[in-house]
Amino acid sequence: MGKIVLRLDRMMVERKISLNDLAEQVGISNVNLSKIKNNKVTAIRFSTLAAICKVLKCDAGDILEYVEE
Amino acid sequence: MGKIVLRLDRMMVERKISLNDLAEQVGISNVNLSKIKNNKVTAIRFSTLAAICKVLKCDAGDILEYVEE
DNA sequence: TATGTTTTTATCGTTTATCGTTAAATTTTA
DNA sequence: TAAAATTTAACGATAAACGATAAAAACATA
Repeated sequence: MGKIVLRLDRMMVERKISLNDLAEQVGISNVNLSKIKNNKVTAIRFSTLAAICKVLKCDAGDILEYVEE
Repeated sequence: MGKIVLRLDRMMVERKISLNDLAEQVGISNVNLSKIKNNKVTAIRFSTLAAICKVLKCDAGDILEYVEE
């Protein structure tokens, strides 16, 4: 079964930003951002996703990906 | 403040599929899919998003978009 | 090796919000 | 008009984000 995967790494490397800094700028805890980054969440609030997109200056598609089986 | 918007319309038109049919194939209620389609939700489960992507044969970025202020 | 920094993992509790169901309202189609 | 499709509303049950804290692991630097 296909699934949605989160890929923050690429944009974080591109923006040269650490997890702690990104978490602070996004406005969520570094613990929670770590979970998001490592696909340990099964859903996401749009407010959180939008905040990430804003800080990373990217689109949702740059972070969320559908990968089929 | 930027936000995430859902755009199912385009792909639904492209795939020529009705809301009721899509809901059934995706495996969620038509009521809930209607909410998703009309941006009446503030979060989404990846299982739901993946199922939509699968049926519509598209990527997450085709459905989710970050639009800034 | 030792020390400090960053990231990840693990619990736990609170809060948010999906999703289903039912029913009603609205819009679309014929 | 009538039927079908879509949207809206209200409610409850359940799933899961998210925060806080602490601990562990990974990483870096000297």
